[in-house]
Amino acid sequence: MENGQYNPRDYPPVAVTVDVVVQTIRDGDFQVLLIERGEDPHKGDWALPGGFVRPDENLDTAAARELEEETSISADRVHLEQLGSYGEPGRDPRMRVVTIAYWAICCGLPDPRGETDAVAASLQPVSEFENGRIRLAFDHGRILADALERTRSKLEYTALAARFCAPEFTISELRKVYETVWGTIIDPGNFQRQMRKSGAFRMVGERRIAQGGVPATGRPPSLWTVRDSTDKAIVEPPIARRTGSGSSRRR
Amino acid sequence: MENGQYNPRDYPPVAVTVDVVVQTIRDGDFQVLLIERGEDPHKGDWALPGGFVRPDENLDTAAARELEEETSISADRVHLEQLGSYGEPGRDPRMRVVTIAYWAICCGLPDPRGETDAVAASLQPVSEFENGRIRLAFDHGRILADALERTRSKLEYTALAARFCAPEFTISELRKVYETVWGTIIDPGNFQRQMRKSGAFRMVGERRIAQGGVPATGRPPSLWTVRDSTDKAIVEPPIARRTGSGSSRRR
DNA sequence: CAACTATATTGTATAAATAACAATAAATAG
DNA sequence: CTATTTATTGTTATTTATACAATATAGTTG
Repeated sequence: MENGQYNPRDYPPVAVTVDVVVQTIRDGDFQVLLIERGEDPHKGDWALPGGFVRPDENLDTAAARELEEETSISADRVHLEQLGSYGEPGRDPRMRVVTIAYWAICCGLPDPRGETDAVAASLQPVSEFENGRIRLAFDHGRILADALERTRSKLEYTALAARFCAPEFTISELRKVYETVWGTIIDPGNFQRQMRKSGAFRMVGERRIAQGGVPATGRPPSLWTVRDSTDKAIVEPPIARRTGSGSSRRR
Repeated sequence: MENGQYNPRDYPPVAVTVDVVVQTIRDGDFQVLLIERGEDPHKGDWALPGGFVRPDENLDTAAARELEEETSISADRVHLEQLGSYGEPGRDPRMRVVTIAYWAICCGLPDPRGETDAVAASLQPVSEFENGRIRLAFDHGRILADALERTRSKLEYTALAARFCAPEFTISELRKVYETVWGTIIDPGNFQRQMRKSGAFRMVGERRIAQGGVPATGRPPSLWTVRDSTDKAIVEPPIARRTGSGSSRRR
C-alpha cells in the first residue's frame, strides 16, 4: 500500500468482519452475549456476534451496527472499543477472513434475541466459558479470553466500571461491579475513599430513598455519575486488582 | 461470517495490509523508521513501512516480514506487537484498504535502506513528528501517535525498555531509555532499587570494565538481562511516568 | 417507640511505598 | 595521589495502602 508495486487484484479476496464481545452484569453475574450458530461450520456451537464490514463503513461503525442489531440498544449508552485483529489463515474454513474484534460494556440488556439474524442470541455467564463448559467456534474462544483480560485490566485505571451501571449509581454498586468482574472482595470503606479521591466521578445526589422494586435497607447512599462521559475518565491512583479469587479478608 | 447470509463475493474487494512502527534509540535520540514515498498518492511524503498481507500468511508473520525487509534484522531480536486496525473508508484514495498496525522496538538498527522496495527508508527523530515538522501520508500520523503512546505507556509496567538495549545492559542504560522515550529525568538511586526489586531482570555480571570505543569513566556498573525473554516480564510495582517534560529535580 | 439490622461513610493506627537527596564505592584521568 | 565521574547504598520525611473500628442513617420488628 505504501508503494505501488503490488496490485491488490493480484491477491485472492480477503473478507473483513467485525466481532463484538458484549459484556454486562445480569443478576449479579458477569455475562457475555453469544449466539448459537445455525449453520456449518460449527453448527450448534456458540460464537460471538459479528458480520461483514460494509463497503463505505468505518470499522467502529460496523461494530456499533452489529452491537445494535444484536442487542437493540443504541451504541451511545455503551462503551465500545477495538480489541485487536485476528487473521490466522485457517481460522475460517470457507475463505480468508480477517476479523477486527471489539469489546463492549453495557448495562441492562433487554433479554436479547437475534433480530436481523435468524439466530438465537443469549447472555451466558463468563464463568461457564472460563470453566470450559462452553466452547466457542472458530478462534472466538481466544478473542473472548483476550477481551475479558482487557476489561479486567482496564477497570484498574479507568472509570469504565460505571458502564456496567445505570447512568447514576452508588459507590456500592460500583464496588459490586469490581467484585463481580474480578471475582474478589473489596473493602467498602477503602473503596469509598478511593473513588471519591480518584476524580473520575461526580456526586449528583445526597440521598437516595427507597427505589422502585427493591425496598432499601440500611443508610441511603449518595448517587454518582462519571465526570467525563467520553469514557476517558482515569482512576488515579489505580485500584489494585488482587489476583486471588474469593475472600481476601482476614479473621 | 457467523452466519451464512452474506456472501463475501457480494462485497467489493478489501485489501488488507500491515504497517509497522519501528522504534529505536540512536545517538541518544528516540527515532522511528519512515520511508519516503516514491509515487502518488502522497509522493514525496513520509509514511510507515508496510505492505499487503499474503494469502497464506499470519498477520504477525506479515508484520515480521515487513520489518525484516525494511531493516534487515531478524524479528527475534525485536519486540513486535499488534497495535490496532485502521480502516476508515477513505484512508487510501485508490481502494478500500484496512491496515493492521504493529509497533516494534529494536536496538541497533544498521543504517537502513529500502532493500526490496525501491524507496528510501530512514530513521527520523520522533520529536520532528511531534513538533509537526514531519507530516505523514494517509492516516499514518494517527497510527504513529497511537504507537508512541502505547510504547510510553507499556514502559511503565513491562520490561520492554530493555528491547531498546543490547541483550546485556546496565541499569543506567535502561534509565536513559526511560528518560529518552518519556522526555523526563529519573533519579538514578531510586531507579536502581526499583529495577532490582521489580523481579524483571537478572544480573549477569558483577563488573563491566572499559568497553570497546567509549573509554569508561566512573564506577563500573553491573550487567543485567531480562529474566523472561518472551517479553512477558512485568515491572511490579510499575515505574511512574511524570508527564512534565524535562527536569523534575528540586533545588 | 425502642431495639435491631443493614448499608453507607468516616476514623484510625500500622505498615509499606515513594521521593528527595546524602553518602559511599570504585573506577579513570591527570 | 587527587580530582572526577558514574554506580550504588543510606537515610529520612512524607505519602499511600490496608485492616479494621466506629459512627451515621435508614428500614424493620416486637
